[in-house]
Amino acid sequence: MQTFTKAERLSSKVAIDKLFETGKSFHSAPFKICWLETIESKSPVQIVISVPKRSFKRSVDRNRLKRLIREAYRKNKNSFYEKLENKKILLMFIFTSKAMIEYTEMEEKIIIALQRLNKSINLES
RNA sequence: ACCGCAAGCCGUUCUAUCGCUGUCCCGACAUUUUCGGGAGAGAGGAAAGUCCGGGCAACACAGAGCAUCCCACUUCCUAACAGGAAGGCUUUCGCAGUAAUGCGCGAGACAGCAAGUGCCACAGAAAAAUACAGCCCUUCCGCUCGCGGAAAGGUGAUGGUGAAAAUGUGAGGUAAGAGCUCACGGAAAUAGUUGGCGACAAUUAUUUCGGGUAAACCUUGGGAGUUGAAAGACCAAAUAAACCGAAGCAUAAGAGCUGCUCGCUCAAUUCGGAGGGUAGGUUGCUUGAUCCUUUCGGUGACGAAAGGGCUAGAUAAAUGAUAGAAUCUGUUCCGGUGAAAAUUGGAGCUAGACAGAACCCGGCUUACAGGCUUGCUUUUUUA
RNA sequence: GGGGAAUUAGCUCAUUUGGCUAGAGCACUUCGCUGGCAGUGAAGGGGUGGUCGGUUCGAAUCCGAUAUUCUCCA
Repeated sequence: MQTFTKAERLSSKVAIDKLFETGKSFHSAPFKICWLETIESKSPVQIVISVPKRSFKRSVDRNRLKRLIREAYRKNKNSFYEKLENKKILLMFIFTSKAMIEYTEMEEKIIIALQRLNKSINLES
């Protein structure tokens, strides 16, 4: 199923702080990606999407980018889930580019980013 | 018809699939919960800026004075307002007129400088009255006796200056002058009469002639307690110097969601009770000064009645993606008319401006692709 | 969501209760001292005071609107 429920979102402030302090991170095209292996979670992956106010002053632009990222992730997460092998991780996307992009481009970048994430998780374990 | 300006209104629509957030219904697990299915709903005219006003809530159901801040023609509308409507007064510009004045589109933080204080650079004698020059009289001295010098006084009529110079013109009057007096004007204050709810207008009488500046201090009248949904209430595994009751309570310092003063309340310790902070959740939260239609009242803002409707409620923050169709606009290509400008037919691509609810309303301000309606101006054509 | 400040020359800052041509340091240009550079001396250019409007005879200064930036409450 290509769903995106509330359990897949990370909203605990404590968990986000922990992700920033001890998580691993790398850059991929327009994103900076932070991730951290965890134990207690209802869903295999909990994600945070962030678009900095410094890059996009209008809330319209920030909301649109977040919606595009969410949509692209929703459609392409299943192949990513299969390679996780029952691990549970916290994940954060930070959009670091300063230019707006369209959905088709966004989808390509997300696919590339998820593939790179798979590799880096497997390397760690 | 076209162009421009002003005011008002609109600011995409429909279908399908995959998702997201509430609501309602049905079913499954024994309930909370979770899962599945179905129905129906889901950003704006400014949701923005946060410039005002209210509701709501807490603080002591907040009390007095001072300070501070705000408002300022009148009446009305309104829950309230610094908003709106109608009107008065002043005034820029335009038109008409010899002029007085009238009309029209606009503008106005329009109480008071005739309460006090301050300021008014440069220039100028002087910037609100201590006389610089000039003019005039008296006294004294000199004398080439028509003049010159000195002293005391009168005088705002004369001075080129300046943004601004002491009510304008004429006559009388005087040593010279002066609203000193008079005539006709101008302005202001007070009192009365008439019209108007009122601002105010007209008019009569008396008095006065007083520069500007209050978006200078200030005076007068009116108003504001402070904080702000991250307010506040509740749930909740754990054991605070916070809370409640009693004892204590003499003074001072101290504390209190207000800048100061007063007033008020509390206040170390002991005994007993009770269960808090924080993470999280529920509530506050969307039925409301509500929206739509019709009728009535009012010049109008707006109000009243009847009928109908329920129309976002997120919280690292929902309204997105894909596909198709329609229309607006823009643009490209092909063709017709035409000298050109332009206009017209077909095909392709294209919703494309400003912009995202965060407790809720009423305004104001600012941003905005394109379209519609009304009014006015210019130009052209036709009658 | 709600408060508070700032904006002046290319840069960093002054200018005090409205009034003379808005000043200072660094930077820049020209000339002199040097064989040349550095350094130093002299002279000079550069501002419509963020933008728009109002009050006033007169506004960087007073008032209103607006734009941008910074900052506080968390």
